[in-house]
Amino acid sequence: MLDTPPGSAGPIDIVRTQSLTTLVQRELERLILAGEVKPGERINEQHVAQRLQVSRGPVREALRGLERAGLVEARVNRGVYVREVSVEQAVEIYEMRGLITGFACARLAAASTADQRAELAAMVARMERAAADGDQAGYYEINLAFHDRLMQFAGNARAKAMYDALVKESHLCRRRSLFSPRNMAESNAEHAAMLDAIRRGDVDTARRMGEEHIVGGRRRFLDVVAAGTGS
Amino acid sequence: MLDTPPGSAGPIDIVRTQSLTTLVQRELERLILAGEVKPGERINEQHVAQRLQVSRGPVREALRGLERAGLVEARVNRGVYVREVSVEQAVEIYEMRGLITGFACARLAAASTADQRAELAAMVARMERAAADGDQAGYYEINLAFHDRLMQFAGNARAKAMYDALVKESHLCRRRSLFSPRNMAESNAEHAAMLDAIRRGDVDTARRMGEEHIVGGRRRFLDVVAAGTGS
DNA sequence: CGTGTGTAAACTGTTAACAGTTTGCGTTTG
DNA sequence: CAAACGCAAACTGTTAACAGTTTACACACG
Repeated sequence: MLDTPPGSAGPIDIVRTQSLTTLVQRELERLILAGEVKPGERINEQHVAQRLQVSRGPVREALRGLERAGLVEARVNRGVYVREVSVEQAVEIYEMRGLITGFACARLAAASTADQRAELAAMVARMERAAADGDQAGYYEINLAFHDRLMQFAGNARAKAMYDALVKESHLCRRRSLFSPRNMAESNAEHAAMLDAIRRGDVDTARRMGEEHIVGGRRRFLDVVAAGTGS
Repeated sequence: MLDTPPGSAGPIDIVRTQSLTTLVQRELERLILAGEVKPGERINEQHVAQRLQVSRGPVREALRGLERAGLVEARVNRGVYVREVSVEQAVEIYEMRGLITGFACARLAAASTADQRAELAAMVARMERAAADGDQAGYYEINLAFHDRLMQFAGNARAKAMYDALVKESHLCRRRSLFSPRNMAESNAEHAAMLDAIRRGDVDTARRMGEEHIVGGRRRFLDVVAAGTGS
C-alpha cells in the first residue's frame, strides 16, 4: 500500500504540514529572542510579510500569539512593539523562576534516577571547565541546557512550560547580564550545591538551594544594572 | 478646550477604542470559561463570525491568542477545538497553583497591611456563613475573590498573571469539582490557617499553609474524580 | 525663526473572495 | 450486505483589496 499515516510528513509536500502562521510566529520569536529586533522597536506587518513572502493575514495572527506570550505589545492603530521588560518586572520574573526551580529541585531530591543525576553532574563539570577558561558563551549555553534538563526531569510539564516562558521574557530586559569569570564560578558553585542536596535526597535543602540560585542570579543581574550601562 | 486625553473613551465613538479581535477574544474566552462551549468541542470560525457580526479575520486572530493561552488547540486544516485538560494535567496545575499560593502567603506574612488582612478576614467570615448555609455558588464566588485578592496583595504581578492563567486552565477539566458542605468547611478552615500564619508574620508556616490548601483542593478534586461521573 | 496647520504617504484594522483540504453521504461493487 | 469509491458541501488557510487612522513633511503665518 502507498498509504501514509495521516501525521507522517510525506516527501512530496514538505510544507503544508503546518500553517504559515506557525512558521511566521517561530521566525518572529527567533528574531526577538536573538535580539535582532530590540525591545521597544516597532514591528512592521508589511515588511515582515514581504520578507517572509506571505500576506499580512498570517503575520497578524502570529503577532496575536506572540502578544499573549508576552513578547510583544499591540497598541491600537499604532502597531505592535517588541515588549520592554523593566528592571522591576525582571525582578518579578527572577522570583518566579526561583520558585519553580526550587520546586523542581525538591522534586528531584524526592525522586530522581541515577542517570538523571549523572547527566546533571556532567553538565556541572563542563560548566566548571567553561568557567575556568573564561568561556562566557559556552557557560551560557550549558547553563541554559542544565536548567532545561532539570525542569524536564522534575516531571511537571506545566512547570517546565511556565519556566520556559519566563526565560524568554527575561531576554526582553535590555541588560543582558553577562557572566563575568567570578559570576560563573559563583553560579556553578550553586549548581553543585543544588545537585548535592538532590543526591542526598534532602528535599528541603534542595528546594532552598534551587531558590537561592535564582536569587543569586537576580543579585548578579542587579549588580550589572547598578554598574551603569553594563556590558 | 474640546481636546480629550488620548486614552479617554469619547462619548461619540464608543467603539474603536479596542480592536474587534480583542472583543472577539474576550467573548470566546467567556464562552469557554462559562462552559457554554465544552472541552473537546470544535469552534466554527464562520459561525462565530456571523454570530458576532464580524469577518473571519478577527476571529482567527482571537483564536490564535486563545491558543497561546492554552484554552484551545488548533489542528491543521481541521479547525480549533476547546482544549481538554486531563486529570494528570489538572494535578500538575494544582501543584503550580499551590506553589504560587504558598509564595503569596509567605510574602503577605513578611509584609502586609492591616487593611489587607482585614479584607481577607472578612472574606473568610463570609465563606464561613456560606459554608454553614450550604450555599455552594456563593462560596465558590467568594473563594475565587479571596484567592484573587491574596495574589494581588502579594505584590508580584507576574505571579498573579500566572495564577490567573492556571485557574482558567483548571476550568477546562471536565470535572467541575463542586464544594460539598463538608469540603467547604474544610477548605475554609485552611483559609483561616493561612490567614492566621500571615497575621503572626510566620513566613514559613504561611507558605506551607498556602501550599497545603491547594494540595487539599487537589485531594478534594481527585475524590470527586474517583467517585465516578460525579455531578 | 519658531509654531501651527493642512495635506499626502504609510500603516493598521477589516472585509471579501479564492484555493485547497477535509468530511459526509450516496452509490457502486465484490 | 459490507466495504470501497467518488462526488459535493463545508470549512480552513491564504491572499488581495478597501476603509480609517496615524504620522511625517512641507508650507503658511505670527
